[in-house]
Amino acid sequence: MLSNSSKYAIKGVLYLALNSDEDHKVMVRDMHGVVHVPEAYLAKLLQELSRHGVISSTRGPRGGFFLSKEDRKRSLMDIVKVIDGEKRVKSCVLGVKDCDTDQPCVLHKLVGANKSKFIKVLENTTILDLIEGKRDVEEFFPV
Amino acid sequence: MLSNSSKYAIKGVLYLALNSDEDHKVMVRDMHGVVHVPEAYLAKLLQELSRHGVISSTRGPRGGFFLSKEDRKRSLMDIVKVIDGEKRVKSCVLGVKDCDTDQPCVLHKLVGANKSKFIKVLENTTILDLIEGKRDVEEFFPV
DNA sequence: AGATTAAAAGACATTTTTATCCTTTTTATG
DNA sequence: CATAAAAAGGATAAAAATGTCTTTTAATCT
Repeated sequence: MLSNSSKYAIKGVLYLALNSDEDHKVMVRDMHGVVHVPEAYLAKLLQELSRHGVISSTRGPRGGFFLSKEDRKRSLMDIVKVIDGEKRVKSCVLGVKDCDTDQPCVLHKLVGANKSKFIKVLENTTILDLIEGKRDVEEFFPV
Repeated sequence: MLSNSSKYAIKGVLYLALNSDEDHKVMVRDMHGVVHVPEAYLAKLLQELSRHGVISSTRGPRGGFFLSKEDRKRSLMDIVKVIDGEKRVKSCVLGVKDCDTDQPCVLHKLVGANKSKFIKVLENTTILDLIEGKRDVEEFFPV
């Protein structure tokens, strides 16, 4: 659903949101400890975000990463899109391939469509619940 | 959130739910095409599930995998537990480490607690929304 | 201008996940 | 009892994700 890289990136941006602006840039060296992400790896992720215009940065002395006013209007999805790609996040919880919100598989209705009561569904739905009233294999495996 | 392996396993079990019982066992050879999982890999996963008593199997001629009446009462979580381990599934969407349902981080309230309106939250929540009213870094990074 | 600082970029290493192959064990059946 | 069918198990391979290191480029300060 979300790669660690995306989680790292979100944490990083969150840190920047709290600790930076145009006049107070932040070096990776100073933030990686707080967000618990390996320094070089965090640097890479932030560079990628910067390259895609999701966050801002300048090089050289007094340089670093920061969020502009505009940057702060970005959604978390904007971050995730850059790191994981949209497809990965939106993909069906079960569909390894072509199932998504537009073309949902049968399980989608249960766990996918509202991809978020997911844990509860996993715990409370038995195999029996799943298949009741259904005998057609094709219904479950559209792809 | 869910590994492909778990998705594969769920699909496999689903297939068994639809196509097997004590008297009609199913060989991996006959099911892997339908569920779109590599034969040898699916075999491994089903073996693992069988070893943990989540599904049933017998060897030899006319053998194969199947679901007993009891097996059908299992939850999807039972499957996922075996393949991914409980920790992985329950882990916080953002917490790479110790954040979970019991000790939620701040983002948890937003995306984690109801880990399922997640996509919508991602799309609709801006950085600004996230930090409004908060200036304390520690609040965001408990671990 | 020159030295220094910090991100950008890209090559390389490690680990985890996914996938395959091959041998062994079990078991039904003729 | 021999044979063949099928899962079980182990070793290995490939791919993807994660992580590190080194060099290059740009900004700043003296």
